[in-house]
Amino acid sequence: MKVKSIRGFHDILPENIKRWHLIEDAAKYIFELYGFSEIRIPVLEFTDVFARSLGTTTDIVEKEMYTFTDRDGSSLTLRPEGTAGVVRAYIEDSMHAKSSISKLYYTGMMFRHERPQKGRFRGFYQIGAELIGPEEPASDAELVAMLWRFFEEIDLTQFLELEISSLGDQNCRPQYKEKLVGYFSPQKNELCEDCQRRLETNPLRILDCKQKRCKEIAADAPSMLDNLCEDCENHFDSVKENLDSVGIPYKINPKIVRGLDYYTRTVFEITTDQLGSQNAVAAGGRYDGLVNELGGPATAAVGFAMGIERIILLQEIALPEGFGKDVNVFIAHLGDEARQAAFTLAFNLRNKGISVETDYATKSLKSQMKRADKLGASYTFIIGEDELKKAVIKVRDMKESSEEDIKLEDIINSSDKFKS
RNA sequence: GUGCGUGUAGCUCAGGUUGGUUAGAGCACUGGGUUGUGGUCCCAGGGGUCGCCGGUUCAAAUCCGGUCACGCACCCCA
Repeated sequence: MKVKSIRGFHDILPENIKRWHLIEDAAKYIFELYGFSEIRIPVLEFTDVFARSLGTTTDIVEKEMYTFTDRDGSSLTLRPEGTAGVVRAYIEDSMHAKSSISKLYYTGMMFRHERPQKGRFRGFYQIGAELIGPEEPASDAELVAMLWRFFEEIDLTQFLELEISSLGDQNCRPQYKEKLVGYFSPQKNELCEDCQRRLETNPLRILDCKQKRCKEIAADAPSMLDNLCEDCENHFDSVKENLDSVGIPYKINPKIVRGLDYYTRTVFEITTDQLGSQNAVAAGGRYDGLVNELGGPATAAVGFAMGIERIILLQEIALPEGFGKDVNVFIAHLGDEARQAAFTLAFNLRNKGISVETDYATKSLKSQMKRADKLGASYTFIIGEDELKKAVIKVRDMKESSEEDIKLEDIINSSDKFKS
């Protein structure tokens, strides 16, 4: 019986790992420039943490969580997203008492029991950032600017669009919801089945429906942006001004609806038209009520998460040829004595920071050269009987196809020149 | 969870509709041509339970049923 991975889970193979490193390194670099520190939190939490955070009627909580009962009877869940756990840690570790502003980022695997599709997996990686404490619009703008800068850094903005909106707060959203229900109710029978249900559970979602008729009806629906209270409107205006001042290109899309209940005020999405129906590459927003909801002090916060697999797919479009291995030196050897010499030389060169590969067995020079070529070695060192006798190494520049004999001691002493 | 499509070598795919001896190609891999020289070329070699289970048949990669996996769309989202 052959073993296999679980549906919707996948391996990230060495031939692809450079793309991952590129993205992870860029995120770390940019986020730390903006003052964020990494936090590592458990993959597993009490189910309650997610149920209370995301909202009990959301799809994720209703049907997508990997939930099971622990030996002591408590219900545990594999995290479907990162924010809830970070906020739990923020509260549990009393971070509010250590500083009025916490800037945290995380990366790791998330789990959702969905039907796999292109760019959609059951086990997938996210990188996210949370800015907890400030409620001022400059914090929203800084976070969005950072996110866009990240995508500039990895050179993918050509495929992307940044959209922002505001969902209002406890003061204006309930009124707006009623207004929406009032607008849709007379036309209820023309809405699709899902939207008729949404009218009861979450009328905002109707705005995001892809059905033709629903779209037509929704086109004339009242907009949240026209119904913001004064505070929310000022907040949103200020976010936009801040983004304008640093030239971040955004579009206003009043129909943005987030799938999680905890969002308030500013919401944003970075989307692409390159990935079929999985068009969201990153998304986030403000969630001023969540910390308090989970039992912490009333604390404002903004955050986002991005799907690494989706970014990888874009990266593959942008740079299909990928990245080669960068071996500096390959050492080819002929004969037992030479193999021994190659082993010690490889050890010594690696100690000097040179990446070295060599064959373990004694093979023909030709096959060793082939391997050197395949590994993309910049130089190949050849050690045979002649070289051993003269205490030299034959150094072949693979690009130039030129060779010269260099004394063994000179190679060690000036090893830096082989680093390219 | 629903619908449609696809599963043949490590990868990309022929063959299948008209069932019939040893299931093919390209790329990749290994070795050789060049007894100490890569990237081009030539030659040779290794590698396959034809996704899995069952049915029809003298005979199934091929037809039928089921199942699993993947893909696309719905849904949802990162």
